[in-house]
Amino acid sequence: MSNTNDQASPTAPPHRYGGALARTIESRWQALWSERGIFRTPNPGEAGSERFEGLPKRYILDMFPYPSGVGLHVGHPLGYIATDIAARFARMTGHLTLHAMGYDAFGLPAEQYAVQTGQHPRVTTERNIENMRRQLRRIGLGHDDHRSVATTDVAFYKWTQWIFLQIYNAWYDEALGRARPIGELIAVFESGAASCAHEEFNPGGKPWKELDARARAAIVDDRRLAYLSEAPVNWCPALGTVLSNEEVTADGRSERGNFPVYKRPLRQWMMRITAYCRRLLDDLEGVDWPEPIKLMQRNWIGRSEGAYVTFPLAEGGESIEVFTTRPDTLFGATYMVLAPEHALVDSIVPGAWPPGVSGRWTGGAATPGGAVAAYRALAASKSDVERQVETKEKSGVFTGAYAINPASGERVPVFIADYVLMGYGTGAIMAVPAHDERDYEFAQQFGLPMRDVVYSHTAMLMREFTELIDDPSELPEGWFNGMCDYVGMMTTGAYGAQEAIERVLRGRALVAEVDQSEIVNEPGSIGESRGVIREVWTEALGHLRDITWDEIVRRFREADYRRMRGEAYTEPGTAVNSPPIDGLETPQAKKRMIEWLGLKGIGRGAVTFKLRDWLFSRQRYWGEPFPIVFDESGAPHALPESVLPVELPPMEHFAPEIREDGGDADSVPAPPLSRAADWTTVELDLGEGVKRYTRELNTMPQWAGSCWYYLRYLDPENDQAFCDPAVERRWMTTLDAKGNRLPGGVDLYVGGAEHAVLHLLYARFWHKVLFDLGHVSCPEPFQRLFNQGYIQAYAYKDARGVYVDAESVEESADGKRWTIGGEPLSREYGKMGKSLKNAVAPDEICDQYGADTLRLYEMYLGPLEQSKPWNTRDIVGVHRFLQRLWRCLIDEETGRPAVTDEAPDAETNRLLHRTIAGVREDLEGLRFNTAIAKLIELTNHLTKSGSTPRAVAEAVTLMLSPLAPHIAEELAERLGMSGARENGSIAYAPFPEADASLLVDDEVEIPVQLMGKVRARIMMPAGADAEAMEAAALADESVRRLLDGKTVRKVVCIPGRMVNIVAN
RNA sequence: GGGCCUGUGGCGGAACUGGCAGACGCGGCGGACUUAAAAUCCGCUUCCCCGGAAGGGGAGUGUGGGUUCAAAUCCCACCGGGCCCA
Repeated sequence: MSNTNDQASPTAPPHRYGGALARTIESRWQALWSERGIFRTPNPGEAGSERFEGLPKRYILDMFPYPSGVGLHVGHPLGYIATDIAARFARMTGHLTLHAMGYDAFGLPAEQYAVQTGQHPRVTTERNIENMRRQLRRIGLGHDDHRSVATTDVAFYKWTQWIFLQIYNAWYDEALGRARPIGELIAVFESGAASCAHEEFNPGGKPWKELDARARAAIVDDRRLAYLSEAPVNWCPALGTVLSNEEVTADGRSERGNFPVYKRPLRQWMMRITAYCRRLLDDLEGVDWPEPIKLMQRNWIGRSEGAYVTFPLAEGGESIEVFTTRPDTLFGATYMVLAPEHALVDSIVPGAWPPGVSGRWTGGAATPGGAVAAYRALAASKSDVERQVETKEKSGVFTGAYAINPASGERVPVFIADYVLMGYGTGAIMAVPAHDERDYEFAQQFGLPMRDVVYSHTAMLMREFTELIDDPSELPEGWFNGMCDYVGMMTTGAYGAQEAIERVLRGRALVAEVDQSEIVNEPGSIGESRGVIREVWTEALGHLRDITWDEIVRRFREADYRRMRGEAYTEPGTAVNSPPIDGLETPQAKKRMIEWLGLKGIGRGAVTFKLRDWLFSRQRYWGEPFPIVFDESGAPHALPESVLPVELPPMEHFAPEIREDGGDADSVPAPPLSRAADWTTVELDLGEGVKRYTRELNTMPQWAGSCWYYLRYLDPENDQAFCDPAVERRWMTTLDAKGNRLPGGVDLYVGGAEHAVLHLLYARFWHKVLFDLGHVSCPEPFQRLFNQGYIQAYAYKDARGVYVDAESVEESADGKRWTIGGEPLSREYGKMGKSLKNAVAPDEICDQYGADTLRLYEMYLGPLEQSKPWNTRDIVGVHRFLQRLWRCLIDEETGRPAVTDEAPDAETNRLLHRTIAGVREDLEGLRFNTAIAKLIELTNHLTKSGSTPRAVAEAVTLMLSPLAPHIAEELAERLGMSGARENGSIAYAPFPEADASLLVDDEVEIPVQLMGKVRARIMMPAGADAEAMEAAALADESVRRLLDGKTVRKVVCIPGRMVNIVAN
């Protein structure tokens, strides 16, 4: 371990920059910053806001962190350092800058940590936040600490509850494409402008005025953006909680503990995010996010275009509606499948099997009812994931019922099978075995019919061939070679073959006898090419070689070619065997088919989304209580704003009830709040006199707070509103370079890609609701999103496979073997963490080298967006850089400035201005690694030149200050720089500007390439044109020597860059 | 299985729009200072070959092909690593 930082060395100069001096400087400046309120950002109208008036704003945001009990490791602050640099740079380039940090402290991990440590989550959470604040402060992050909020603060979650009420008291007007207050829906019903008919509560469609209060409330409640629903949940009695889908393994057990999980319907709050599918998708266009993240969001929302088609039952009565993305394959639908849970199943099952039904279809049951019941029991025992993963063996059973394919008019059997899920589409599918892989497998297994309705180009040609040839014995080389030749020629289409072939074939001539001269445009080449092409097709169609002519003709005639091929054809192609669309390519076929469905009244085109409504209830203690109570009939009522916040009752036993025996399928989830006896009921006057109400006992999920925290940073102390509208406009109005307003509010949002889908989708949804209701001024929360990579680290295992402390590992000289106490170890590479014993805490690095070194090292590691390995050994590099820079500016013996008042020489000045231009660009583009490299180069130049002109010293100090702010402040103060003198900090000093005239050299070295290889270099005046360069290059002595005996064919000159001579 | 990203010295990485591959840092080697070491400073460091040296030659950005005067960069196929979906 190096000793760079060790000030205790007796011979080291007293004012050398090392770990100890860094620590002194850093704690001093951290204290001064908060004392002087340097990073307090005033809102419009507040004291100190005058000097920011008229400045462009910049809102720089980190993803909301969970304050973990184990503290930070060096991987966590990577993004925070980056945003801090961006924010500091923004301040120095004349922006009103907001940068704050808060804590996402509700939720499962916080609760579990409290359970483990046997303390109340309020206690552990506050302690963890305190520790994290201390760690972050030590890194020198310039957050506005007055804006630091935590979701668990009552003053914060009051407004989370308030936003819930806004969502609850809103409905989505499909016609206007936006949310509106629920009162406006009631007004619409009252006026009779829209029908208030409702499947369950007003089936007759009675007018509003004739409905009683309960029916009215029920109808309205069913339109709210937050609504109650009886939804199946993953109930794990052994853990005493409901789990999210992500927490359940593929075999239907809990990820933690491997306990059984049961599907159980539970009355819960849902958020109608599906109303926003279209806008969540469309508005991605306007934001500046990484393309992969946009793609992940698009896939998650899962838009599909297709059609609903109605299949009447053969026996009359009910009909089955399906959604398909391939309406063009309707004529190929030869059976149907319902999800086992589908509501129609019971009503369509007949009392007895139809005559002659195959034993394969009945599952061995005596009656269809028995078969269905047995199959449903089997399906219920499997999780959704299990049902989808089991691709090889398809299971299912015939319901005994038949439906009518509305296009072909054929009777098709109706099955139930678990490869169809209730949650997708309508829970029923039309099965097209020839063109869907799963349908194909199922059909093979149950001996169901197939019909080809889409052919590839090749299949089309093959079919054409079977129709053109009457007698295959006329083909001298056999039908197979003839067909390969035909397909080859037709596919190639070159040489004008097509027309000739068709003409000859129509005249019943033989393919092999086509006169070459008739089809040749390039004599001589065709015979050879044709042979090659035929070879290729002979190989491609090899699987047909042993099939008889009669067989292939029959397959095509009976639309049964796919079965012979042994797999479904799922690609787009040409529609066949489908009268209204025959010959159309798939996209046109779909479009035409949808028109045809409409015309016949059997279906309609539709766009559907995969995204489901958001389950918003958790059976947990440590979350926001809902501002909802229930009356004696069980109907929900919103609490008025005036009684907010609904505070979480203090509970000593807040942990969920654990079933030691693993629990059974019949147990029922009970939220911990049900045990807060005094709290569960409340007497209130909600307009009907004082009555007794029961509180909602579930709490909100952890996502709730992170859906809007960035709005609370704007106005954290406001107790009249979640955020003042004028303040919101000041910070969330983002303009592009031309002054046009952009959709997103936050200028830069930095965080890991693990939040690509859920957090960002939920936050966008809430923001849009608030936008629709007029509470925020922009439709998107985050204009620019940046995903930082992870810091990874090596981990070491001993022979037993146990991880050992990575810090004590010794590496061999060649770096290929590792030992601890002589014992050999194996090495692996992965995330930093406690379990791998490879975590490094930022505090350790701060102790040894200081926070500025830590900041620089984390940024110098590589591009921000990439994952990269942490290597403690490399840290000395950036530490030495700071040390060298310090020595260039400060006398190590006296601690006083060691700069000269002379103007920098031309070379130094040129380098300085090139560095300014480069660093500026790099900081703007978040390329901190290369910005640091440029500063190192400048410093190395100063070291070499032996003296530092004051102008250079001041510029380099300013450039360094976003990256390593403590040392920069200290240097500025010692140098007596103007910002430091007047404002007590250079945090707002203007960033140096490059003199453009110094960025170009008078003379440039131009490489001269010969056939693409650099062979010589010439000096050229900066503005030399191509002709001058060519002349100079050809005149160069070594070039002439190399060109001796060769003819110059071409000379390519790129002014200012290079010359390439082509010669032979 | 599908989609997205990625592959450059011993290591982290640089090369922004195709135009001098290897900036900068680590490590390594050599030197200065020192009784010595550490620290610091200076020099060298992609690989291979020829040469005592100065210098010269060749190969080279995962592999194979292609486009181009010119490819780490663009296109195709394959191999390896990562992430997401199934």
